[in-house]
Amino acid sequence: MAATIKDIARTLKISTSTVSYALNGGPRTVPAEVRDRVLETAKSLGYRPNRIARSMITGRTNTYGVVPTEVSINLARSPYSQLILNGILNAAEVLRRDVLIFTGFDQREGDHFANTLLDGRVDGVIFLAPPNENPIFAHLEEAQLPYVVTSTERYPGVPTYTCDNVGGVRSALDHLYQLGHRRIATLYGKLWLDEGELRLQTFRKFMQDHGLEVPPEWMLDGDFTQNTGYEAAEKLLSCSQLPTAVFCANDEMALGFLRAAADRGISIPKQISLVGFDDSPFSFGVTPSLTTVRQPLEEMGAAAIQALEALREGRPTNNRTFSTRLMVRATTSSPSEDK
Amino acid sequence: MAATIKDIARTLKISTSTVSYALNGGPRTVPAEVRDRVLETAKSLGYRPNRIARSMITGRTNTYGVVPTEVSINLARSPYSQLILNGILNAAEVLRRDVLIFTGFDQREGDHFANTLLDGRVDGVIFLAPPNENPIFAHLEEAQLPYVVTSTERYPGVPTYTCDNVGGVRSALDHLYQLGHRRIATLYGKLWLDEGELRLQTFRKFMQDHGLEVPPEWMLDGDFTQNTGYEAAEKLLSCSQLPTAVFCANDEMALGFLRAAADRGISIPKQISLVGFDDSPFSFGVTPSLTTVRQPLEEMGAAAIQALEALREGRPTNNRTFSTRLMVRATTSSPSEDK
DNA sequence: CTGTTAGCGCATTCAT
DNA sequence: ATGAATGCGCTAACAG
Repeated sequence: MAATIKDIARTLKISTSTVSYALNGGPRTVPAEVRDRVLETAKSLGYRPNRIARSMITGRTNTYGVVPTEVSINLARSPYSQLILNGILNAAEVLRRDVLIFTGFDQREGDHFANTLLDGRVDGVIFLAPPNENPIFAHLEEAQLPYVVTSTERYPGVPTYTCDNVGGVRSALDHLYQLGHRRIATLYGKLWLDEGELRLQTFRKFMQDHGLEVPPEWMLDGDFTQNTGYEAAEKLLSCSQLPTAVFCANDEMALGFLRAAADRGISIPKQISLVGFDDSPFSFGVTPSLTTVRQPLEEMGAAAIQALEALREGRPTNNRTFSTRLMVRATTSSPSEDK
Repeated sequence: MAATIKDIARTLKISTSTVSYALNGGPRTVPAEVRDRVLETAKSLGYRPNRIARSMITGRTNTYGVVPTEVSINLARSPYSQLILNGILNAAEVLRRDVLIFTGFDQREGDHFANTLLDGRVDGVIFLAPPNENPIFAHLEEAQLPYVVTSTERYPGVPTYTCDNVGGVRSALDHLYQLGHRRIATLYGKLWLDEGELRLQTFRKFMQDHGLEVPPEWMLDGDFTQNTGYEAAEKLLSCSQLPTAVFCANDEMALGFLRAAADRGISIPKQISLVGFDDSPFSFGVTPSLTTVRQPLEEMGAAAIQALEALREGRPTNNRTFSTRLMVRATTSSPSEDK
């Protein structure tokens, strides 16, 4: 049997409230002498505070929830979620909060999942790249549980932490354009993922604005994994007319592309220039080193936690769109002369 | 104000116990007609069960804790933790459990951290690669909270889920040996991490058993990051006498090594063969594709969760040491002829 | 300054 | 078959 404050109170023949105040250092003040004796017997009795019981009263758990909606079953596999989660954890650590990862978003029906989020275990929720339509939000709204998203800014009123996708894609394409590329293909991401859609739109817009034609077989769909990058590359590389550059909506797909190119003896960047997105940890180490659009994922995760903390304390929050930065490395160069 | 079972009871003018039984479908049986009315008003009142309150009584939370002890602040950055966490999440999802990640293991003093683990929020704890001496365990033992570790089998009596590190390292070195390599260097990991130590020991043993000398400057210390891999490679590559092969204790360091080699114009595997450990997702995509020792990290994570579930139900558990598999890819070949 | 007491929301025992 | 009552461990309002 674990010791409770009642046990301490009984052994010391004082009241539980005094014990509670002594243990918590307030709000009521307790004489040092009494406090010491409380702490002492707490120790000797092996007392451990029960946060569940405390939560019942305070309504606080000091825990924030994370819902990995993107590829829910593969939260920790994608560098995106990985880095953002890392930022979340680091920021939580500073605030002395813990992080509860909710599973089963895909499996459980909306209403049911809302119940899980609202069952009292967390003080706020971060949705990682939620899908386009998200009925859960209404429930959280109604229950007044703070929540934020890392996504594009499509939910008015919901604090959003995202990167400047439009600027990021443009910087990549500008870079290619200035190198002289005119025949540019793209490997975009799932359309139902906001960020993927936005990147694709921006690509389209850029090409249009610059009067560049993109044959349909140069627009390849993927799901943000190495595998689809590889497959898309194979498809693309068997086209009669090859592009001189390819923009990938993330680094994983770019990595798959690199592998496929190597397997086919296509030289990167000599024959085809390649740009990724994210600046995943491996993108520097890869050979040739990957040119990519860096988004500050760890900062974004940290900002999300800090926003929840602010909401909890009634402070205002603002959406933030983090700047991206083009990391020019070795997979891009001017197109070779042969037409 | 969120609705409670009391509210439902009051509206229906029945008792809270009936409501509770109706909502939970037992153990007491409730007439279908009553049950339907309860469910109906529950819905219309927007009732949501409070798991915190339930936990107070049942002592169960349906949540398992994870303590990322290895590089606590970088849980999600290392492919090791990343994949194992992914396995944990997937298995938890199947069991309809959620996962609480505890932060601050490094910061909080042992006793304090034990309190965090034992504050009632989790039904069991997984320690990821805990450091050599871990006083926390005694606390959990005393409080009878189930826990398991992913590490080497150094804690007698603690269910352990690890890979066959010895066999894995041997398979890598055997491979190199059979290719004809005799001058082999190693980039090992932090000595205070069990698995790193074990891999280093195995390397030493292997070299000794085969009568191979390893100059001290061929034994390089790293911390499992790309960076130290890069640095170690630079150090190694400026030695007067170069090895013909290098065994890295993980893929991250091997990736750093690859980058450094490329920067110095050292050809892999022509001049130096390279083997990693883990079979991280990027190791296939990298060029040249990395030869590495695969450990089934996702399975290991899943096994850890399943063990907790077993302990919770009083079923017995066993340690498991998962087999590794050498993934021979493109960074290894016979040493070139020039001596 | 300190003790007594009332809940938090729920599952469960006891009583009817 | 169901209602009333108890208590999980704790905080905080209330009362001296």
